[in-house]
Amino acid sequence: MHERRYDRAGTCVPRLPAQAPGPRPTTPRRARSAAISEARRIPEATVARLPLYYRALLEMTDQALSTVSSEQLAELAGVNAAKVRKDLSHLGSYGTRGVGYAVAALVDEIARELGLTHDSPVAIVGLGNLGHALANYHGFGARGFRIVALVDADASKVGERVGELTIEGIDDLDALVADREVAIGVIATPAAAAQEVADRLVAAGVGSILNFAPAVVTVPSGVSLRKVDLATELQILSFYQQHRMPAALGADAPGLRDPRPRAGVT
Amino acid sequence: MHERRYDRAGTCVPRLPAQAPGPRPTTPRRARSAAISEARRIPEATVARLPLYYRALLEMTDQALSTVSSEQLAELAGVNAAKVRKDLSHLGSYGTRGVGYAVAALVDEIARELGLTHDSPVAIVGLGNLGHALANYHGFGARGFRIVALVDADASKVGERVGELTIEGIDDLDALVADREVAIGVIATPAAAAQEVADRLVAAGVGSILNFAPAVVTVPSGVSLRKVDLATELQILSFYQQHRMPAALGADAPGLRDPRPRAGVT
DNA sequence: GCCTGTGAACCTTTTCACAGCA
DNA sequence: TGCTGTGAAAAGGTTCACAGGC
Repeated sequence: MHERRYDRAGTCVPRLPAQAPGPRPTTPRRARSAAISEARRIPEATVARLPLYYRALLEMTDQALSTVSSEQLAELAGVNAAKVRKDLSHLGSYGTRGVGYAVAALVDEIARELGLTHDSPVAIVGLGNLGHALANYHGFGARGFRIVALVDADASKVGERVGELTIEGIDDLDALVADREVAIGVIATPAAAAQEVADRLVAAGVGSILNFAPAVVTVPSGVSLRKVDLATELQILSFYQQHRMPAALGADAPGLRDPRPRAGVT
Repeated sequence: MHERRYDRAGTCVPRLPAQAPGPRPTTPRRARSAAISEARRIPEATVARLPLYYRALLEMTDQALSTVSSEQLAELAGVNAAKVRKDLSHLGSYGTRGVGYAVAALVDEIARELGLTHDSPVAIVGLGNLGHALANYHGFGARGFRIVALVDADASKVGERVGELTIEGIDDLDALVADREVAIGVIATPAAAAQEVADRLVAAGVGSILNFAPAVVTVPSGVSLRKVDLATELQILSFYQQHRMPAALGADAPGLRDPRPRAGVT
């Protein structure tokens, strides 16, 4: 009764190498993998770092720097040089041996890969403290995204103005998603409402959801889902704080751009 | 000049298996790893899931359920059963074969591992939109954490009341961290200020930092750091939206507690 | 019969190390 | 000489499948 049905999809982003149905009784479960190919598949871990590189490169552009080495970019992005090279190699060759990467070309390429060359319409559902903050947060709406709708179930909030938008009722969700071609739904409701909101967003045609509610939300296979859980983050920190990590080991941070030798406190 | 110095620590949480200094020229770089042992090391990935289990188990407690199978817990937490069993096995044996796990005992054990048996004092630095939202966000301060200070560099904000606290000036940071034994610092400042705030928090003795600013921040080895970057999350979603993932593959979500067959929309 | 605990297989990600090109 | 691009090795994480206890 529970033979297949791997979850996962409900946890992050649609997972490519998921199991083909038909689990084999013993070890030899493979059989697919050949034809998936799709030549330029970019690993999930790399995708998650592209935004970091993108931000770092934009800073360089502002400073009118035209080329950058993997080492420099690594420092700005807070990763290591080997990773930068491997990651960028997945995009194709935008570097020149002995020189580095052309900043402008790389910015363009990453923007294209991330789909930032056009704005994606975003709807925020739930306008409590967090929803308000997200709606106003400059830089959340920036660069490749445009908040086009604010939705709340609370009738007393409907009509309220937030920034340039007016809060609308949840009953208008369907129409509004369709009209404004909302691509990404942000859930900032209480936990109890999160799943239902997700269902409605998906039903209305939204293809990606960012969930801030402290609840597990699941979506059908075609839909992307990511979550940001503040309490969880604190708890993870708490774990490491308590288990005062082995002390030794745990390499030092790279040092970023400023010559700060090692950051205060000795 | 850059032989060792792996960054990483600046990116997430203190990383155990980081390189021992003294990188060997060729392959045989090992030499440590033996004595690290520490018998009950819990893998990073498992630590990141403990909060999920914890939340799910608390819900079960509310419903007066006394035992839970890995399968049930998996569904509530949005992961799969094998992972649940593996994860919990790292905590020791809290399950009974043929029966399941004792909810109460498990809650206690996870709370202890995560250090939630006592409240950790939290300071929020930067009270713009996001900082305000975090300060008010119920559930952010809940369960194992207590916000004990709000700090902002803007003199015009100092003295303003937010919930039960009053915003204090950044010059008081040192004293206030020491007095109230702040363990976790939350950075909700503009990107440009993030590194300096982190430095000051560390210098004042804070051991863990949660960074919301869209900037790379680095900290010395002993300090834990996690980041939450809203723009990054959107960009990752944008990538998957654009590359309309292979469609096939990508297993369905588990279905959560309600019998919703597959979530609306078919 | 049922469900945990776990070795082993598998897959992904990271890191190393160096060939190859400007 | 300097830095990218990349095979290969290592580490980490996930999933399978089943032994073993209730």
